[in-house]
Amino acid sequence: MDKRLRHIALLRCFAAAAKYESYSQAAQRLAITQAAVSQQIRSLEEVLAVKLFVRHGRSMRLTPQGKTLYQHVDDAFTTLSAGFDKVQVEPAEGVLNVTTGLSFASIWLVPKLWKFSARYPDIKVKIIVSTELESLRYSDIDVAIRQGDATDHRVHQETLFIDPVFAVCAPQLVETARIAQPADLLNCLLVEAEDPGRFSWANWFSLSDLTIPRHKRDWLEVSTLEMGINAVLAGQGICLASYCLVKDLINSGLLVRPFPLQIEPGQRFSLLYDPNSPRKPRIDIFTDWLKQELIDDCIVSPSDAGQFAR
Amino acid sequence: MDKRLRHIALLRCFAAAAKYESYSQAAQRLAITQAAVSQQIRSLEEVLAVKLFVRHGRSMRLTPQGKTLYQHVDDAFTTLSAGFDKVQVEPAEGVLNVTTGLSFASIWLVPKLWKFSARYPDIKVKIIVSTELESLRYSDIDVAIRQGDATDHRVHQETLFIDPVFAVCAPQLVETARIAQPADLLNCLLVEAEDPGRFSWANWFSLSDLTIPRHKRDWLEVSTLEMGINAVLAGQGICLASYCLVKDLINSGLLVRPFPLQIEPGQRFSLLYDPNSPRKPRIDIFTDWLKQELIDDCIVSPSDAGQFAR
DNA sequence: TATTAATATAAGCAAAACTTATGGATAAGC
DNA sequence: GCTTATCCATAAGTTTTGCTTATATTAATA
Repeated sequence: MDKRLRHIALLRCFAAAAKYESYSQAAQRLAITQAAVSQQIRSLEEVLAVKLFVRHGRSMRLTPQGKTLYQHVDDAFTTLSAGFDKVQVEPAEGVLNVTTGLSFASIWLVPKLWKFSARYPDIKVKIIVSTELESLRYSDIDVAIRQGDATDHRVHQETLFIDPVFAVCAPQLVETARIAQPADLLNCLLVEAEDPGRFSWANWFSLSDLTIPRHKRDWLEVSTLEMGINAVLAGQGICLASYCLVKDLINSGLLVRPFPLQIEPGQRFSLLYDPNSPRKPRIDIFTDWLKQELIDDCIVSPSDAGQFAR
Repeated sequence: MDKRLRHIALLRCFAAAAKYESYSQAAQRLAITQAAVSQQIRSLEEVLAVKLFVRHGRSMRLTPQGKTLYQHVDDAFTTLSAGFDKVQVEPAEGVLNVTTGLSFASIWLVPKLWKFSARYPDIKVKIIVSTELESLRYSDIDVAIRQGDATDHRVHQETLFIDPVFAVCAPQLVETARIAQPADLLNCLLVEAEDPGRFSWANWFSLSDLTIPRHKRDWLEVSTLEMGINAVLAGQGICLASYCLVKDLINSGLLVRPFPLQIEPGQRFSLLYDPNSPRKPRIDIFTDWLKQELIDDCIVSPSDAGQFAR
C-alpha cells in the first residue's frame, strides 16, 4: 500500500479549501476553525512536498499541482461516497434523532409522538432541542424541523407548511382591555420573542399603519415563543404566534385571536434530512408520518400537501 | 462534503485487512500492531453501522458489504495514488536520506561521499545508520543499502554486489602466532560480530573440516564489524570480514589475508528504494553514482555491473 | 488435551487534530 | 493616508484519535 495514504485524513480539508479557494469557507463547511484548516493544509504540503495553494490577496489560489490533486481527490471521494451508499442502507428499525426548536417540540410534536411510537414501535424517536442550522450534516441528527429557509443545500430540504402568524391573548383580556381594534393593543403588554425578525410587533402594527410609541414600557421579551404563549395563557398581555402552536388552545377557548390580521407570508417550517443517511428508510417512515399528522391536525390542508416535495 | 468522509483515515486498515483477509498480515504490512487494525476496523464498522468482516476460523472473511466497499476503497486509493504521483515529482536538488549499516557507512561510504557532493553540490546526502528493514517504506528514508536479501517486495531492490568474506589480521600476528594453516588460527583470539549467521568462525573452520574446541576461551564478540576490524588493526586477533570493508586496509598493508579461503556465497549487499518516491530523480542520481563508485573501487567488476538491474 | 495461531478487548501512552489567541497581510471604506 | 474589516499564519494548549502492551477468547492443529 502506498505510504502516502497514511495522510489521507488531511485530504478532507484540502478538498474543501480547494473547492471554495478559501480556508474560512472550508472551515465553515467542515464545522471546524480556519486555523485547523490552515494547519492541515500546511501538513499536507509538507508531507507531499508540494505547494498546493498560493495566496492571492485574501483568497488562496490553487497551484497547478493543487488543481491536479483536487481532481483526483474529488474523484476518489466520489468513489468512496458511492461505496458508503452501497453498503449503508440500514433497516427501518432503530433510533431516529429529530431536532427542532423548543416551541414546536413541546407544543406540537412531543404531544403527538405517542401516535408515532404506537404505530412504529421499532423506531425510537429522540427529540433534540436545538436551533443550530449546521448540526444536521456533522452530527447524528437525522431529521431537522426548522423555522425559516434552511441554507444548507447539501441536504434534502422541503417546506412543510407556511404558518400564519397573528395576535393571540386570553379571552378575558379582550374584555378587560376593551380590545376592539388594532390600536387598542398599544395599551396592552406586548409579549415578543427574542429576535423575531419579520414576526415582530412593529411589523404587525405597520399592517394597520400604526407604530409603537417609543416610550412604550409594558413590553415582555421572552427567549422562546413557548414562554410567550404560557405568559399569554396566564392573562399576561398579548403575543404574536404561529398557528400550529396555538391552534389547540384557540379551539379549546383558552386563547382568542382578536383580529384576523396576520403577517404575510407566515412562518415557514422546513423539513431537512441527509438523503445519504444510512437511516434513510427510518427517516422516510418518520417524515411520511409527520406530513400526514400535519394534514390530520389541519395545519396543512390536503391541497397544500402537494407542496411537500418542494 | 459527505460527512462520512470524516472517517477516511480508518479505511487504510480496512483496505489492508480486506486485501489479505487477515488482520495480522494487514498489521505487518502497515507496520502497526494487530490490535490497532482490529480496533480501527471495529470503529469503521461502528461508524458505518455495517458488518464488514466475519470471523471464519482463524481468518476474517469479507461480508458482501465488505467486498463492495473494498472495491470502492481500492479504486479510490488508486485514484489518490495517481494524483500524488502526478503532483509529486520533485526536482533533482534537495535532501536525500540514505540508510545503511554502521560498518559499510563508516568504512566505505562516508569516506567516498565527498566525491558525490563535489559532483552534485545541490544534493545533500544524509547518512542514517540503521539495520532496520521496514523503515524504508514508512519513513523519510530514500535509499537503503542492506546486507542480505531484503524481504520487502513493495520497493525496488537489486543486488549491488556479493562480497567475499574471509579472515583478516594484522601482518605481525602472522609471524608472532606462526600462522601457516587454518588450524593455527584456533590458537588465536577470534573476533566475531554479533549474530554473524553464515559468516561465523564455526562455518569458516568447517570449510577446512575443523571445529572450534568447546573450551576455547580467547574469543571476542563485537556488536559491529567495524569494531572488530579496529580490534584486528590494533593487533588483537583475527576476524572475518567482507572484502569492501578491508580492501583499502589490505592494499595499504595494514591488514593481511592469511588464507585465500572464503565463505561462499559471500555477503550480499542490496540496494533498495521506493520507486514511487517524489525524490526519484534524486535517488537515481545517487544510485547511479554509487554503482559507478563500486566499479571504480574494484568492488564490482565492470562485467558484474550487468547484474545491477537484478 | 495441550499447544499454537489468530482476533478481541481494556487500559494506557503518544501523536494527530483540533481550539484559542494573536499577528501579519491585504482589501475596502472614509 | 488612515482605519476598519477580512482572511490566512502561527504558537501554545487541549481534546481526540491512533496506536501499543497485556491479556482474554476463539479456532485449528498435533
